[in-house]
Amino acid sequence: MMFQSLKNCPYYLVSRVYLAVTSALKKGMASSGVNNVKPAYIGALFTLWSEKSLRPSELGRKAGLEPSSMTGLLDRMERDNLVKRTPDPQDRRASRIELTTDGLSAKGPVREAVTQTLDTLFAGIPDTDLETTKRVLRTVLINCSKEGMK
Amino acid sequence: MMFQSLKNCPYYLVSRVYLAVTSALKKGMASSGVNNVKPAYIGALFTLWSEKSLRPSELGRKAGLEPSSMTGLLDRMERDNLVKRTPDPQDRRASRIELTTDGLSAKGPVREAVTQTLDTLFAGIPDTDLETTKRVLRTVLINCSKEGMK
DNA sequence: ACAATTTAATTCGTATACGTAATATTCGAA
DNA sequence: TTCGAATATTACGTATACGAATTAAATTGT
Repeated sequence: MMFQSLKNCPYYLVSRVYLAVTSALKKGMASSGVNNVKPAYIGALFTLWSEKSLRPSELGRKAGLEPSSMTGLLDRMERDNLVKRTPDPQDRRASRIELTTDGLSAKGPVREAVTQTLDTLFAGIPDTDLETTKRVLRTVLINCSKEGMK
Repeated sequence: MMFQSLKNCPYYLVSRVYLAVTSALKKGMASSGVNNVKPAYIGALFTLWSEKSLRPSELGRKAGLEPSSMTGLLDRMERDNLVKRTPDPQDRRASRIELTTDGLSAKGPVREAVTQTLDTLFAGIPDTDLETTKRVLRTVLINCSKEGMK
């Protein structure tokens, strides 16, 4: 893979898009009055809105984070009154993550703010191009998870 | 923008790809014997290999980082013997960033390792799809930089 | 039953990036 | 020329994520 300028390097582009979209989501949430949800919570929240009561490691697997990353994330989400840890009665090593009332009621506003922000940022991009992009990114993820790359 | 699963959310995909490729680059460099270059240095190094002696803020603009992010990055790159800060004789507020001997000689091995890693991770993706993806990502960056989004 | 292994979660140290505020210097207008 | 605005960089606090090591509990092989 050859590229002359950084703007032509897919890694550079992905990095910048990640940071820029994260920043836009933060502002989008704030201007929708959602003040206790940070961009990093989105994956965990979306997962918990469809599946109640997961373990930290399961939640991490679904949201794409390592177990050791979940500890701090869940600490912050608990501090922000979105989830609570409950001891798992079946397994005293484990805990269950459950939405609080605030975490549940955030569903509407957060989906709204995320949808609106992404609609704005992806405006003017043909559907087929967006589908191609998502397919490419999924392929890269699969390649990353192959032996020797993990 | 609607999506049922996280795997269909472009922000989720971009986040995961960024983290997974970063991790792969770290390993790719290590296995090429490049031990003092971290993935976050790549943008700055590529820039300095084509333009000598930039100010921290200029380097940040070209590499896509805020000035306040440059301080720590340059601290680490100096610690790792890749660059050095020189006081700017024209402006005592400013400094010039220059490659060290190590920073210069890293060019070959780093370009090699990055190229090889990205080739592996983007294997099997048609050129036209990759071009579409890069175009989409550039469009998103432009949308992010518009008024109200910054 | 129980020692060895595996598993769940956390702790710790580090890297990465940002925004806001502080500091130092330069520049421009009066 | 001197004072106030603009600029370059850094300092500081916070968020985010990882890997390696640790702790505690469950599981497995014998």
